[in-house]
Amino acid sequence: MNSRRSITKPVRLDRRFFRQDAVSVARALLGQQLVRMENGRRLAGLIVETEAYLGEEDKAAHSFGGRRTNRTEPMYGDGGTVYVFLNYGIHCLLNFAVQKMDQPHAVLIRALEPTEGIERMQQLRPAAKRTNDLCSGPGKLAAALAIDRSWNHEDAVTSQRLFVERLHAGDLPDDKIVSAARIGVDYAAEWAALPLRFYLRDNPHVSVVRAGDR
DNA sequence: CCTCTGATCTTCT
DNA sequence: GAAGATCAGAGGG
Repeated sequence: MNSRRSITKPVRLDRRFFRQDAVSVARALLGQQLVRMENGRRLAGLIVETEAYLGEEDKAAHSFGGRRTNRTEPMYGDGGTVYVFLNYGIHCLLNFAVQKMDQPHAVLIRALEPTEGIERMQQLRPAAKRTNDLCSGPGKLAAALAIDRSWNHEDAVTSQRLFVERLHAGDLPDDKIVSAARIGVDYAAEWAALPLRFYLRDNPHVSVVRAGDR
């Protein structure tokens, strides 16, 4: 009957995808489309920058040392669980828990290239003067998509309001992905230097590009 | 383009 | 009482 399902209706990323390790998910999310439904309208953007947070061992992760509190509980959810936290008392940051239940690994979404609902995003982010500034940072994209802490525990695998559409299978070619140190985690000593941040090379929506990034 | 700084509040010491 | 997975505006080059 409808043999063109993959064309008319993009496939969303499923449980199997989000149960992979954080580095695999962080890399494979690049170039996929994050969709937020707001009153029946699509707000969407291509994911162009991510960071991996590696569970209880990772000094830069909120779950470090097995800290399982009301705040970090969503990190312990099954792969695909949404984790939003308030940073610097001002900004909300969007993550997806990865791996299985009780394994608090996560991927932070750090930047989007806006694709749909751009006018509405500009309304939500009056400070952004150009489209390139709309979602070029984790706090910015959460504001542009109207995502706050009330989104905690949303399941991106089943949610009708927040999910990721698969625009391509597998990772993009290696030469299109830059691996770099994570941003703002210098306090975490040796973990700060590891290349756990990934972004699309030469994409103008990426939050920060530092000399030496490969 | 870059560097510096204030804002604002939850969490943990 | 301090620090933090950040942002925007001001000022200088």
